[in-house]
Amino acid sequence: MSPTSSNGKNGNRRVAALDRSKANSNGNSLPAYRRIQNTIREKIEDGKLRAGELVDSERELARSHGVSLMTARHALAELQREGLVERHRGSGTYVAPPKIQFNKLISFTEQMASRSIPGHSRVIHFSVVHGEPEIAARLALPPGSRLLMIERLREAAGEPFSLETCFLSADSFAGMQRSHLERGSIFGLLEQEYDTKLSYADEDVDATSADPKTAEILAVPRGAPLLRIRQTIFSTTGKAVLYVLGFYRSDRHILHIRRFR
Amino acid sequence: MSPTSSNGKNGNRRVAALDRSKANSNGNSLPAYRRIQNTIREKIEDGKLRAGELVDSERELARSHGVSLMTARHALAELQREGLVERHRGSGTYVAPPKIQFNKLISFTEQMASRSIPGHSRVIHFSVVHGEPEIAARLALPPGSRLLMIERLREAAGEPFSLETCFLSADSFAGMQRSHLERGSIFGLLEQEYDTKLSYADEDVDATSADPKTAEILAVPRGAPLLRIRQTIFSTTGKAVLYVLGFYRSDRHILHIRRFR
DNA sequence: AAGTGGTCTAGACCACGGC
DNA sequence: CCGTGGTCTAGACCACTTC
Repeated sequence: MSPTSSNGKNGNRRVAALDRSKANSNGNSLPAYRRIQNTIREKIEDGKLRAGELVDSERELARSHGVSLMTARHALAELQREGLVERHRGSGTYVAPPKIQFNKLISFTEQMASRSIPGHSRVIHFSVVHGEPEIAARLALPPGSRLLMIERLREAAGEPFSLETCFLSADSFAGMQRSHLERGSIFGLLEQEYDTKLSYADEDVDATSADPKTAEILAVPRGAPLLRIRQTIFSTTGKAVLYVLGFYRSDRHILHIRRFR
Repeated sequence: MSPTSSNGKNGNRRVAALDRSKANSNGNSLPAYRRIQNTIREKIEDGKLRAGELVDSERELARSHGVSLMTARHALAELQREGLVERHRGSGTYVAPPKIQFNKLISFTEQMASRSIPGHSRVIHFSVVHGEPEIAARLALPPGSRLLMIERLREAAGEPFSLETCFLSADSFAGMQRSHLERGSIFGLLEQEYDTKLSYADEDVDATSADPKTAEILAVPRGAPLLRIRQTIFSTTGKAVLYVLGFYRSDRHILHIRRFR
């Protein structure tokens, strides 16, 4: 892989050679600035570049990748906006310290893994329901739609932690089996098996008291305060795909949010 | 204002004239791409450009502002990242629909104003305290620091709504009077009188039960579920300036969050 | 003084959208 | 077809930090 070869859909190097135009039409290769970003991202992921260390300068990247300064600059500027690097005029470009991800939509499984806590979830109910017009409405479905209803008890470190009931269109996600959920997250299932990428969630949070049934399941006294979170999760195409009603033991769960001005 | 005059600290037009270098050293004028952004922003704010309408193209802006394509492009690309415009290849640049601001750090006053609800807050306690090492620690102050403690009851539409106690360094914000707070928000006070711009807040949210005193103040039964929010608010310089402990009636308040994947 | 990022030029070709 | 945004060049000067 020589740095000056394999240009993709770019129209570069045609000034010098006065139009080679459609030569190099590999069709699907990445823009140069993306390739530069990828080499830097890989170095960071592989640990070859650690937080605080100096990244190649614009001029260095331009030379090593055989591109112009503006192109190298574009690559670095975008990485900066992503928060992967910090740039200081007169000084250089540095790998940014690993960021705590605030307000990220992550699954229970991912959450537990990121904290190295042994997490587990048990499916305690799995069925198809209909006649839930309010929930159907939240998923932008007709009132009588058939809905998959999945109730799961989350446990962390062996203790009951939360009770989550989620609803999704039974027609859109036909073939989903209880066994699929026993191991692995719904997030993974949707993304891998149903090609549905999740994008964002709107959450309504309030406080409530544990009713007898919920209290028993979560092993708290009746009337104990619980955090209630109602989540509507949207796919990258903007469709509401999942509605989740969750109750969280307030002695085991704190919701952390970062807000910006 | 001719479009080709008044260039600031840019080093442009020196190729053509072979170095006029430090001419045009007005010293403090904005970069060209910022000026272009400002003209567009103003048009949108003034209603001359409405959501969905076509913004001048890169080429048009380059001509009218007497800059190169790359510069005009830079201006538009940044406005796109800010979410102010949408760009569609082959079609053009359009004013983006007004966005709902999610997860924004806003004051009670701003919140109520944005919903056109008559809001009111009453200061029910105002004093200087010390010997609150935990709170001092959250503000990154020494354990024995003197702290301003302000307790306020928020009312909306005539009903008790929330009880907020906030703490800030008594030394850094000397001279703050109870009367300053009776009308207007702490946010405004800090930004206008103390030149402290707020930037972000970390919040911890959980559920709790109303203790007798709080229950009475908020006019709810003892033991009623309340949303408890502990907020540490940071200035643009990264300093923790405000710690707020709030209790919210769960029948009058829902916390809305949008999380992204 | 040397090196870095920030701004800018005056062009170019490409892929795409709409008529 | 023509106009749009997306990518890119091969330089330039500036302001800034620093072994």
